[in-house]
Amino acid sequence: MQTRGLRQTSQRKFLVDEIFSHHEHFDADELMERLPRKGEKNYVSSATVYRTLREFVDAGLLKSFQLEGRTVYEHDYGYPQHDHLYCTVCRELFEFQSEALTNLRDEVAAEQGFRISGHRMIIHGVCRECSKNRRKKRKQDLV
Amino acid sequence: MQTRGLRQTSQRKFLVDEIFSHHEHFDADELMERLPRKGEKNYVSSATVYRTLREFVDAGLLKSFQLEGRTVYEHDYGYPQHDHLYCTVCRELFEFQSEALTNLRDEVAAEQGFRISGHRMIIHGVCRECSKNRRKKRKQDLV
DNA sequence: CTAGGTGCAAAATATTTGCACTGGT
DNA sequence: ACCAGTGCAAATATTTTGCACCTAG
Repeated sequence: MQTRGLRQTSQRKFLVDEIFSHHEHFDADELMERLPRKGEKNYVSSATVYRTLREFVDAGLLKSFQLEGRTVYEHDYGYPQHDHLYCTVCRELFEFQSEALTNLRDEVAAEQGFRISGHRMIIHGVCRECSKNRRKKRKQDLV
Repeated sequence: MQTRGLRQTSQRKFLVDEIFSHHEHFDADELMERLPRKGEKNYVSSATVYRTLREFVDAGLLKSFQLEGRTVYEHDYGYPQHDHLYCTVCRELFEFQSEALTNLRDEVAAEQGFRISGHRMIIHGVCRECSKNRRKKRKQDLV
């Protein structure tokens, strides 16, 4: 898999396991909260977490994008192209697939003579649940 | 215009003039480079620049989004909805309009019961010019 | 007059980096 | 043994905030 010049260290093995045992979107901070603390077994420093996330993106295991200042990661390896709906109330990301969107993108790019490397589409709004229940708390505020 | 509870200070007048005399995308840093330095006439502190940009977004004069870590601003007031192509070589943003994209967005959102507040679509790639001329330098690198 | 606005400096956030040490191969 | 990888702490980069002073209305 990463016979790409990369060494198979215990930290990387642990991080791969941790990252691919869940399928949600996450940022560096959320990931580190799930990991062992300093002094505990399998502790990984934040520098290594950041370095590793970046490597995984380069290696095609993860994709990343910016959302409200943070860098958000999601699985990429063996996972189909998709885009996102972002609920500004519960701050959850929902996925959708649309071939029409990709076609439209290709058309636009062709018109402008653009050589596409990718795209990022995020629809902002309020999800069904949060529309129903205005009292629903934000993820963050629950903590 | 901003009889919205906001005071008409000299700083704000100056910033409005400066911001709306150009039509390019910009970030806080690029804007401040164009402004008078400390000690000069019309100097505006960076705290005020950040505060003002945020107000202008709230007031509907500007729109903002994240790109490569920075917050990028563009004119919004009286300017039509559009999306962007981003050239990863010269780092320039190009605009395009597509009603089809908006329709597609509305369909997707309707399916998922989403109440839309907006969207952001950015196509990444290499623009025509940069494809032609690989030696073309990045904006940044020229400085 | 007085609440909102500004400048300054310090703080907060998120991420990167230099460096000495460690561990994979 | 050698060099990539790691932890630590310090550095960066960007944006926000506390506070004393200023000023538009």
